[in-house]
Amino acid sequence: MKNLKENITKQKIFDFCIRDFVKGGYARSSIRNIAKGTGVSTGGIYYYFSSKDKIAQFLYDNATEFVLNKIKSGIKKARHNDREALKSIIYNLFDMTESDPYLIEFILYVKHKDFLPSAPPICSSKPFEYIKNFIKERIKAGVFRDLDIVIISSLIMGPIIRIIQLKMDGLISGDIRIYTEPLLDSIIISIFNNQI
Amino acid sequence: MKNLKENITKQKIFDFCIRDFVKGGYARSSIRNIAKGTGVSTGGIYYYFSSKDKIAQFLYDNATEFVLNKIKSGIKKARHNDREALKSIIYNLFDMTESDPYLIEFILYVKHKDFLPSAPPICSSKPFEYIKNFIKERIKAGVFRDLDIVIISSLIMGPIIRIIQLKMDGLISGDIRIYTEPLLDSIIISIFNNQI
DNA sequence: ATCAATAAAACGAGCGTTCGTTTTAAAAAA
DNA sequence: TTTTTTAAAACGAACGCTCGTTTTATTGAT
Repeated sequence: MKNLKENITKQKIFDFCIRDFVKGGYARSSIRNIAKGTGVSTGGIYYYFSSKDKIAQFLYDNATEFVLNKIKSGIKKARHNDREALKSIIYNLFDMTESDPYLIEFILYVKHKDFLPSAPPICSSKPFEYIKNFIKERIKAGVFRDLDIVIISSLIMGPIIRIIQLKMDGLISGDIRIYTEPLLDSIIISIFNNQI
Repeated sequence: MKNLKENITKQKIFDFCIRDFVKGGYARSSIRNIAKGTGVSTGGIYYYFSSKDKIAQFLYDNATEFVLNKIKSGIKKARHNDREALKSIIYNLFDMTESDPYLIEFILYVKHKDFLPSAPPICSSKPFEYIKNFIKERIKAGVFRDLDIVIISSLIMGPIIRIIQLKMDGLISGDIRIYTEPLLDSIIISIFNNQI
């Protein structure tokens, strides 16, 4: 029964920490508070994670993996329909923001530098790298306008991230998924070679 | 001599802290390190600021004020030329990012929650509020397309902030001011009613 | 002599982490 | 089946250290 129990406790720590790190930042989060919040003792936490940094690394790895899979499968499901692929990127990010805001906030705003000083920045973490490569391909294929990759990717990801940010800061109260279509239309106007 | 000396010391603290807060975050920055970095003793720092939080508030107020003035004067100088007004917003933000990266990073990324728990989020701080109002006016005047303010403002500010973010995370090595014109052109395509 | 300014020393609280111990529960032996 | 053994899992007090802050002492200009 080893694995089951381990997973339950690890999951408890995961769930609590991702909220705690987002709420007050990594530095302000303390093992004692994590212990209190999870019902696991300080010693128990160290039984599963060798250090506080390791907890954050575990969170970071799992969170990026989860988001990457969502994005990947969305693009694959759109199979060669560029509009649908783009739509899936927007919708999935908005959807995850609504259903799992702490996960997205952790990826977007918790400074990975705090616990992974030598790793690449979060905005070039796996999901974002994947999207960037998707965009590069579409430029090569002549679907997107042949502008600097920096421009194109910022025109696409910038507004998406901005809306997520506004939602997280409480400046949007409603469900941001309703912005999927109008945002998609506007982005397409600025980046597609031939409107579809 | 009180005022002069006070200004010099306050300025020293300002210059160092804005870098220190950005580099490691507010929580990781310590009074002792600020003292060492500025050459002012811990007691000296407390002579000018009653608490660590007050330092951050001072930084926050001065930084937002500085950025607001830049944005304001840029828009005013464009006098009724909407393209130029938009260009000034983009250029000024890119320009400040290049010449004073810590200032911009402080406004964009240092969580104000850390030291101003009850204040509005930074993304609705004075400069951003000002820009938002500018956009609202342009929509009312029929210059910008009549879309939801959330969509329009995200189409404008999103890509700008995204490029700044990429620069700060080291994913763009060159001068981002060169993106001003091409970004402006692309944004205009998506938001203007009548191309100009 | 007065007082702004600096410097240094000290305080208590809270931090990440360690460690000796206890609990739990499955495996082995009777 | 009952008892003994074993090892994983969890506990929580304690350690050494750094933190923000305060106090105390000293300097230098007016």
